[in-house]
Parts: sequence; structure tokens; C-alpha cells
Amino acid sequence: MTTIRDIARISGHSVATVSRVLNHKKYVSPSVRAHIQSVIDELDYVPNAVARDLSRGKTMNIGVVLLNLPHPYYTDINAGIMAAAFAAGYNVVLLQSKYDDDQERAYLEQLRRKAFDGLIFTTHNIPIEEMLPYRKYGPVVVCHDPGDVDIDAAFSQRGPSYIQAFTWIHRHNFKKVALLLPRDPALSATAAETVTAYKQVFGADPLGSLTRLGSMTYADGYAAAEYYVTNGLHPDFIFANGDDIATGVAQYYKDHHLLTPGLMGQDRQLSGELLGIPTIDHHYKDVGATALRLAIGKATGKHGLHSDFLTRE
Amino acid sequence: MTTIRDIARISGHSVATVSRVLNHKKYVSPSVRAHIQSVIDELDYVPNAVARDLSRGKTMNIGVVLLNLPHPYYTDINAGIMAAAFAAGYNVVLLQSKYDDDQERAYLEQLRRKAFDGLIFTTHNIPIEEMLPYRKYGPVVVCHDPGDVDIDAAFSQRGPSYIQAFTWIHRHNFKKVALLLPRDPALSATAAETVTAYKQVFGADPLGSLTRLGSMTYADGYAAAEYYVTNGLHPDFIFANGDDIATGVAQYYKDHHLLTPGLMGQDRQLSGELLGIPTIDHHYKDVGATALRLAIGKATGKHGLHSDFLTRE
DNA sequence: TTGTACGCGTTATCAC
DNA sequence: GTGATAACGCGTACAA
Repeated sequence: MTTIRDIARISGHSVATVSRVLNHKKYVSPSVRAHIQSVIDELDYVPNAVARDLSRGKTMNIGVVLLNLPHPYYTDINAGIMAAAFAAGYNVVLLQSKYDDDQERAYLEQLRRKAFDGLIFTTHNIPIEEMLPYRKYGPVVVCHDPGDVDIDAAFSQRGPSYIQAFTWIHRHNFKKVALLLPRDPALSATAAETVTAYKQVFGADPLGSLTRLGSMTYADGYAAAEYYVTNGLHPDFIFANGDDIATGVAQYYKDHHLLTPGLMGQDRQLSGELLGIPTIDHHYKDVGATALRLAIGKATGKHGLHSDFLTRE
Repeated sequence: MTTIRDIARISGHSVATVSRVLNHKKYVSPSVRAHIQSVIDELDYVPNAVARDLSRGKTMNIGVVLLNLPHPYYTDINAGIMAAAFAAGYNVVLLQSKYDDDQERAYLEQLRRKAFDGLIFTTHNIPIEEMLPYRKYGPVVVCHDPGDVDIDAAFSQRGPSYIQAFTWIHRHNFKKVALLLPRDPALSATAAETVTAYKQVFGADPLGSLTRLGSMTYADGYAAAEYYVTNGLHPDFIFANGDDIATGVAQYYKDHHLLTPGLMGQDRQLSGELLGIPTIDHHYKDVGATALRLAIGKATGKHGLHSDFLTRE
């Protein structure tokens, strides 16, 4: 393996001058630059990326913690992160999480060990408070509204579009509205915002018997519909946390030749487009792009991004 | 920033001994180990990951070149890579490509600069021959059948299931079979395999007027159907390169109250499940997992993985 | 404009 | 068991 020292020795110059040539810096005479470059070319030399990172104290890597799920939240947010990282000359290191606290802590430790320059949690299980001490090692970004906690954040401002969505439902005179939520509102900010918006519009808590947690996939939607039907519950509207999930709901009713209740999805997926149901576009790609800017220190603070309620009428 | 030398100095031992403690190596007396550990804990010291990588000459990073598209090929293959990398203790660095030759060459250069230990091309534009010289810097893996070229590869063995698929179409007495292909068969191995299988089963070239290139999305499927109808072409079967694409086809016919021709998709997506059309499961997740094993040197050679034709009847 | 010398933080080799 | 020291390969004050 040839090193910068080899180039220096063979070209008859110092490593400092070779380094200047490598990094296209000034204060090298054209003739010396040309000669050193010729040696570099001849020996087919390239600098070692790790040594450079060590010397510079930067890796140009951003760690991204995500669940390995084919869900639009992750695919879109990741697409936004990737595009922004690419544009800024950063690399993205994918860090898998599975709601595993210790694993998430390990990623924070990697930040502390300078394995990356910044860390984005697209999802997390550990309390945000555990992240705060790590900010001194580099930007730590979360992708939901952190409330009063002082941490960089990029997230979809769901509240307003949820209000719009429930207002639409309310105006259409639906009374027995079922909610399909990803997780317990006590744990999931998304679920909590859904419930809050519901209360604000309907002036009452959502019906407990019609609220289902753990809804993530098409199959979950199908199962939820089955649950409602077999238990004699008859919601006149089902608010699903995803177009695919809503599609599962619709499929159950269709399979059993039952009248499908009113239906709404989220995430503007192909499946919802085909059903022609209303949806909410959370613009996760923009969330990802913003998160990356925070992670590389190009921005700071909390960024609530606009989301769109779409009737698809 | 506290370093291993600080720990050595304060504990009154050598950096070598501290290093042994850090890496849980033998030949350290329990008492010394305990004392050094106490100093480590007290100073809240952690080793620097980059320095460790430099010293070891390994990064435990695998570069993965992919298109930033929400297509099951990429999401599934990536999921497989991620899962396998996680299990093996490797990190995945996502490298964006956009059919840009120079960009792909830059990634090969990064491998040469030791930025990662191995490189996986889930897609590539440059000829494989350009990759060969880089194998001396670490494993270079492609995700399609490389033919006679000597390079590590993991890919879906499409041929047999394509034969099955076309045989199924043939048996059902369809005559005017349209093909929706991702790219020109001269450029895309997938497209070429499709054509080859067609020929083998039908004993003739696919109908040129019914073959469409550049088919990638739902919208492309919709546009293809529109093309057929408005040009008075009337395929009795359409073989699409994706369930979503087939769904676009079906939607056009439905929107225009026309009888939908026979239809088949690929990639076992939700949309195709709903349509109830046959599909081919290419098991991209397995492809990804195998590619990673190649990239970390746990395996070598060419691995053609089995794919499944599913009638969904 | 160029070169010297040291720092970056760790691991590995060898002598003791 | 333990320690001194040489890699690892590059960047950069500082001196010249």
C-alpha cells in the first residue's frame, strides 16, 4: 500500500506539500504541483479515507436510526434524508432499531465515539431525555414534535390536517367514528395527536370500543374490520393510520359482501388512490431533508412541517 | 477529550494495558483491570471509533449503491442487506446512484480509499468490467447474473419462474401477449430474461408493437394501457413488471369501462394481491442477505436464488 | 513557497 | 502480566 510518505519520498518533497497538492490548496508552485501529481498518478495513489477522517476529526457520516419496515413513513423520510445528504456531500449510515432501548443507546454511544458526525432518530423508544447528554458529541435529531424538550427536531405538523380531516368527517355527519392507531396514545405522539384532534372537533373522547391499537399493515386493517363486524360494533366511519391499512378494512367488507363504512387513510399511497378515499399527505420526504440539515449543523431548532389533507374527490 | 493515553497516565499503567482492558483481552491481572476500569468509568472515557478503524485497517462498513426509489426491488433487497449486516455487526452506508457513471466510479474509489470494507451494487450503469480492478481493495458484489464475468453476485434466478409464468399464459390460450419491461433488453438483464423466456415458451419473438419499455410505476402501467387502447392494439394478455404497474393497467381499463385483458404482475405486492392476479415473488430480501454475506467475505461466487411463480388462484 | 515535526487515538509487536 | 514503542496514514501549526 502506498502512502503519502511514499509520494513525498519519491517526489523528493515533503508530505506537507504532497498534502497540499492532494487537497488542491494554494502555496504550491505549478512545477512542483505537476511533478508531485505525476508521481501520484504513476503510483496510482489515493489517500486513505479513515486516516483523513481521524486527522480531521470528522467523518462526513450521519447515522439514521429507523425500523426496517416497508412503510411510507420510513421509505419517504429516508428518501428525503438521502437526497439532502447526497447534496451536502454526506454519507448516510443506516442503523436498525427494533424498539430496542439498548440498541438505541448503543447508537448514541457510537456518536460519542465519533463514528458519525450527527444522529437522526426517525423513531425511538428511549425517552428523549436520554439523548440530551449526547448533544455535546454532535447534533441529535428526532422526527416528531419534542414538545418542551430542547432538542433539534423535524416533523410533520399533524395537528392542523387532523383537525381538517375530522372536521370533514364531522361535516359529513358521521357519528360512530372508529380510530385505527399505530400504538397507545400514551406512547405514540402520532396517536396522541389523533385523539386530541378528535376531541377538539367532536367535543368528546373517541369511543373506546371502536379504537384499535397496533395498526400498522394491510392485515391489521383487515383484522380490525373483522373485529368490528364479528363483535356487532358498527362504526359508520373508520379513520385508519394509512391508506394500505384502510384498504385492508375495505377488503374485509368487500369479501363479506357488507356495506363499507366511510373510510379515510393517511400517507397518500397508491392503494388509497385506487379506493378514492381521503388521505393526509404528511410530506415525510421534506421531514427527512430537514432532519438531515439539522444533523449536519446547517440548521437548528424545531421544525414543524406542513401536512395536507386531501379529499381525493 | 480524554484519550487512552489519559487513562494510562492517570491509572499509572501503559496504554497497552489499558487497550487490553478496553478490548477484554487476556493477560491483565484482575486487580489492575479493576483499577483501570475504575479510571475509565470515572473519566467517562470511550475509545474513538475512527482511530480504531484506522489502526485495525477495517471499518465494518459496507457500501450499498441503490436508486432512491420506493420500488420493492430496492426496499426488499435493502431490508435483506440491513438485517444480515446487523446480525454480522456491520454498518450499512447507503450510496445513492442515479444511473450516473461517474458517481458509481466515485463509490468504487471510496472502496479503494478504505471508506468501507465491501461494496454492493444493487444496480449499476457502468460495465462490470470496470469493477473488476477494484476487487483487490475489497469484495465487490452485484445483484444480477453476471454471466461469465468473474465477480461475486447474488441475484434472483428469474428464468425458471418466467418460464412457468409464460407457460401458464400459454396454457390459458392467450395469443396476443404484451410485455411491459423496465428498460431495453439490450441494457437490462431482467428485460432480456423476460424476452428469452417468452421466446422459449411461445417459439417466437414478442410482438414488437405490444412491447413497452421504461415501465416502472403505476402511472406507466396506466399510460401503457392507454397507448394500447388509443392505438387500436388489443392485447389479450399483459405481462407487467410489477403488481403496481399491472394495477395501473387495470385501472385504465376500469376507468374507461373496457374489458380488462388477462394480467400478470411481479414482486408480490399488496396491489396485486387485491387484484388477484398471478405474480412472481423474486425473494429480493434473500438476495440482499446473500449479497451482504458476499460483501463481508463470508461467502464467494455467484448465487442465483430461487423465485416463485404464484397464480394467486 | 516549502519543509519539519507533531498531533489525531488506537492497536499490535516485542522485550522484559 | 506489563510496558515501551512502533505502526496506522493524514493534516497542519510553525519555522524557514
